[in-house]
Amino acid sequence: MPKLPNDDKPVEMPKRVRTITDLAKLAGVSPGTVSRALAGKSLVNAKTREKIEALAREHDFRLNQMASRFRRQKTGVIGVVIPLGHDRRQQISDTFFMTLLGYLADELTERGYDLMLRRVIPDKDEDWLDRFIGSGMVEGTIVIGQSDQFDRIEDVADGYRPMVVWGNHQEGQRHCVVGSDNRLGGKLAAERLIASDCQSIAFLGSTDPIEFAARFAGAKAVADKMGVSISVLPTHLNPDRAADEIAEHFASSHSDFDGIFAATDLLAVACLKEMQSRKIAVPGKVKLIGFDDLPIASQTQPPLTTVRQDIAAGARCLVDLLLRRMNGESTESLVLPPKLIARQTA
Amino acid sequence: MPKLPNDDKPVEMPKRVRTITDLAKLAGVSPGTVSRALAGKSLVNAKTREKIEALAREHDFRLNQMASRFRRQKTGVIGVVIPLGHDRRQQISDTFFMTLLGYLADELTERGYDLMLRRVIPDKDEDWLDRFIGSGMVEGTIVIGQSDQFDRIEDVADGYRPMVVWGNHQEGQRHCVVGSDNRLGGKLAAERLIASDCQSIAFLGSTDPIEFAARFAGAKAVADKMGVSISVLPTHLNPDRAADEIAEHFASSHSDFDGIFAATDLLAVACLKEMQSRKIAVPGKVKLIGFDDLPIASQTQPPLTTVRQDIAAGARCLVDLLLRRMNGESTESLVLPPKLIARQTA
DNA sequence: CGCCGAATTGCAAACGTTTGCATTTTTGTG
DNA sequence: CACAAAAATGCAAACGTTTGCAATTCGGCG
Repeated sequence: MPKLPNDDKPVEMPKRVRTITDLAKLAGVSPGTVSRALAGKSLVNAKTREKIEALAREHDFRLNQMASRFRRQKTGVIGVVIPLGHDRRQQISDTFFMTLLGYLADELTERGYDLMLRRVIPDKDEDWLDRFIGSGMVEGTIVIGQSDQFDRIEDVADGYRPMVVWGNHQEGQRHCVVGSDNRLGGKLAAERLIASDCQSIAFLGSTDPIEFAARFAGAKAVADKMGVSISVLPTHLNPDRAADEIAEHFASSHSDFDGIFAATDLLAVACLKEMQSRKIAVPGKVKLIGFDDLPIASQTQPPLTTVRQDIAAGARCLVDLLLRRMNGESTESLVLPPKLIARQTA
Repeated sequence: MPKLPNDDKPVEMPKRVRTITDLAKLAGVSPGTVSRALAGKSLVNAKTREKIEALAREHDFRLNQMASRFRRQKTGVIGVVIPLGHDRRQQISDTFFMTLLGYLADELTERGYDLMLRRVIPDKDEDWLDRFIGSGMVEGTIVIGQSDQFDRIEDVADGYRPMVVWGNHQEGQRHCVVGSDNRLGGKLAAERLIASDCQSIAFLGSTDPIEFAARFAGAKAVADKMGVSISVLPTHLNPDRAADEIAEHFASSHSDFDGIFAATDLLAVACLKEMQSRKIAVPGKVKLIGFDDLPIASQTQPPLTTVRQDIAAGARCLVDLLLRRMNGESTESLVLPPKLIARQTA
């Protein structure tokens, strides 16, 4: 009977059950027991558990996660940082990163982690990575894209294990990275162009970002070996600027290439458009290959031949490796093989 | 002198200064003072503060955010949820949502909040919204897209103030929403098509999602008034499936329209492609208008006429309203006017 | 020199949960 | 029925920070 509310009080004023202690009083047990019951530990009597769970449902009680996480010293949060270097500020490759982010969200949710997202502008904030890591809010960190921060990341990697980076793999680097084999991707593209009888290849895009540099290097290696000339048509990464720059490249006289390897699909699409408006037949006169295999790639006319990165697989690997590192394992970097998707532009 | 380390210990073993108390010992003050100094409160002596700050830097000490947030009962985290209903599972409109997400991240970071992202599949988890809100981890919640969860959101809205939703505004709804005036967008599109002499309009896409229904309704209102016929060409939202369905629509005999209003740019692009491969002149024979003004829209050939949603502005409004609600204000929903971007397909 | 107010600092109690250990209850067995 | 082992529960100490209040120090002024 002590379970009944005081009858001498005129109205029973339920007082939202907020803490585990409130609930414990209702159930007539100790807070510890409630905690154990709710956590699904085995050492609590089945009946007690049911009673507690029922009460919890009834008053829709919810654990104070902050208290819980604080006490257990586990946040259950994985941080995802996107550094915005270069002129990636208004980013062409965002589509790719954002898609990756989506998959990461799914993958992490699946495993019971929350995802904390932060975009940072490194040159405005030297300390971006340490600050994020040291915030004490995340148990592990995924960095999407090395941007121009390779060294910064290397610095941190020694002292901070639970971090995995999406990006390019460098011989002998110290941070754990997963990414496509950009060099191989470049190779595939060049081989395809050459197999389609191209004699002179142009690489379209910046070679500043490390991934793109690798794509170019891969293509160049093949071209050199096969005695095919290769040049760079530099552009910015911002799609609008790039469109103008592409137009300029075509306007200038040296347009003596018959094959184009674009650093990303977005550049390829812009390039395709320019060529079409100049009545340059694709693939008749000039062949074109992109990179990424974004959804748009299959939607151009003619559909774009491109080098596919398997984004979903990438996300899965990132999370896998990160969780293993969080368990103290030390892991090797992982480079995923890209794949040529032959459509109609090359 | 008690500040010096014990000299009788053979080597001084620095013992990473982890807590505010460690730091307090070093500085020879109490933990409370350190806390105040680091928090930048005015009531601590300038010299003391400097000393503490110097020590903090030296040992690169960082506040345990979890403890801090727990104690202050403030997480500093805004939750962003993306419900994945319908066949939005492998999402066509993701590009739009993800872009919005990017801007949200910027906007929130700017104001000192972190962003916690979660994608949920409502039919697998009835309780998704309550669970997220009740987790005690977020101070406010932004829902991106109502999906088919309008009612669920309404239910929650009464009891939970700090929530803002991106989506469509319904007469008399109870949750605070910001979104484009989809009806107006549809109106603009239809007006444009009719001004271009279209006699028969087709709406391409599903009318299930509430936003799309509004787009259609807006278009239909104009069409009806002007005595122009309008029909629906239903498709799924998954781009690959949609492509096939579009092809089927064209293959079937009833292709008697001369203007198409696509529910999203992505559908428009797929449609454009189909028409081109069927040698249907755009805009010569059929006019085409999209919705969103994603970057691709300007990159098609011919470039796509479309209805622009100002995503950056949307993000800013979402955050603004949310912060005001978190301060106890009650706010009206906000509908933003979309804008017709006239390019070459209509 | 003493006293008052302002400026600093210290003290200790929270915040709500988890968990090792001790204690109680239950169960099983001889 | 007694007793030991196992199961279930209670107790209380953490986790690291913030903050109201009290105590101390410091200047300034009469």
